[in-house]
Amino acid sequence: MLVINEPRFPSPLKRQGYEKNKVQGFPARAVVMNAGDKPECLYRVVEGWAATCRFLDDGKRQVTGLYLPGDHFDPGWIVRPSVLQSSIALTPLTLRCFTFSDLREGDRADREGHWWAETVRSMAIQTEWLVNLGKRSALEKLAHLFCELQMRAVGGDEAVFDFPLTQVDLADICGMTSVHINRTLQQMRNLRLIELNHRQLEILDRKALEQLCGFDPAYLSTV
Amino acid sequence: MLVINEPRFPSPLKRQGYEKNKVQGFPARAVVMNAGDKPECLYRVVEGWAATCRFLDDGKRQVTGLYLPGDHFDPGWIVRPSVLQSSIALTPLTLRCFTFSDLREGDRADREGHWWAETVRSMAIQTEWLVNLGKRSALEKLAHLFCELQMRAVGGDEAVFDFPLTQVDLADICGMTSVHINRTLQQMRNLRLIELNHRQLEILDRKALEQLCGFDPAYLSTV
DNA sequence: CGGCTCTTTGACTGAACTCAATAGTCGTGG
DNA sequence: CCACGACTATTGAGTTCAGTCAAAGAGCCG
Repeated sequence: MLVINEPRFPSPLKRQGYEKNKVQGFPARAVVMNAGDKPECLYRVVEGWAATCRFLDDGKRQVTGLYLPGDHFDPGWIVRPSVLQSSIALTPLTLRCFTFSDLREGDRADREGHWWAETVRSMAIQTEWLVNLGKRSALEKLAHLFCELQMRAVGGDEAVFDFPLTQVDLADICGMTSVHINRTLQQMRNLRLIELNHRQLEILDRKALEQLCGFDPAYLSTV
Repeated sequence: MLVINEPRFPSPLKRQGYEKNKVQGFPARAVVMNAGDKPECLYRVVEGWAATCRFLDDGKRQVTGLYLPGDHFDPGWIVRPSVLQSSIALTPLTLRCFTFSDLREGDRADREGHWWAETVRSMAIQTEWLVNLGKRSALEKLAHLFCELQMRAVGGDEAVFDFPLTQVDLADICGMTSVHINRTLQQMRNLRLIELNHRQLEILDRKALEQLCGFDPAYLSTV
């Protein structure tokens, strides 16, 4: 588990200021926002992976969401004085600043529909994570996460894809320690379910992986 | 943990049909909706407690959300063919059927603002649950849940309040077994933190409880 | 009173954690 | 091009928190 008490970077948003429609770049592991910041626009991931996480008093970290290209950051700050969690770049990251009105071409109803659908999707993902943390074994947790991320990253089409999460990241997503992640990954390799090396994940047996954890991709689509 | 493979009640919604603005009553432990149902309106809890839960293939249950009077059920089905999870009554329950347009008096912007604020709040609660399941010990999990529910049920004003959750329910919320819930409750009683008897929860030492789990109520308000 | 559901207890087991050390990887600068 | 430091991955030994299984009480309601 990643344990830090002080963010290792100041909030770049504070330094850079906010500029509508600007594309901003961040290095891997940069802090995009700290809990308590008040952004002035919405963010869409253009390239790279990002995460939201909560830090506990004892320095423990729980990752509460992942953002892949096309995803939008949680807009909860619109109705709050500030954001509740930190956002970090997992890879070199580019974000695009948006207001509600330029979220999408098309008329207002379209924009809202799209926005609403994405909100519903991210709630469903959180719900699945809740099930993962509450009721699944280490092996099942990783299997389910890999199934989800393959769908989200490449739509399930490609068996091999870029996978930037470290074992520490996986631990903080799955509510485990990195030592146990390591051992569980070896177990999955021995079962010929996956290969994971050099930030590349290969799904060797998608069927078996899905059965192992009872993965049903329905929650990822909003039709 | 509650383990059932077949819901003990058919979906009452199917039987009763949907009627706008109607108030519907359910007995304790009734199934309000099953995963796969397609409701035709939004639901607001008028009286009683309800929960959403996911059942796994092996019969395990994870509770993914609690609904107290004033809360609205997850409207994800609006953009999906059907709901993903079951909703159940934890107590005798009355629900009110709503369309978006009669959600609230006032103009359209007001209604949407209110709706949006509640969505954001329920996402924040889910995020806290994620932290709870991922990073906290049994004692901390229960402490945090009790802090949250006191706020939601009586706004933190009253030390004693109705608390209809059984130890099995608590187990399925916290990702534990009911045996361990029982032992953890006894530990909390010995520490003079709470009393819990006959569906009444008494918070004996709110301060200590909050410190124990690092509870910060900010996530529950949308200002 | 009988049949539920819910709670409590005991003995045992095991999955996952902790601590600690070693090895591999990668980018940077001399 | 190599050396260095920082991060990441791997391994081992020992521990513990929470789960499992099983049975007995308590509470509630018809």
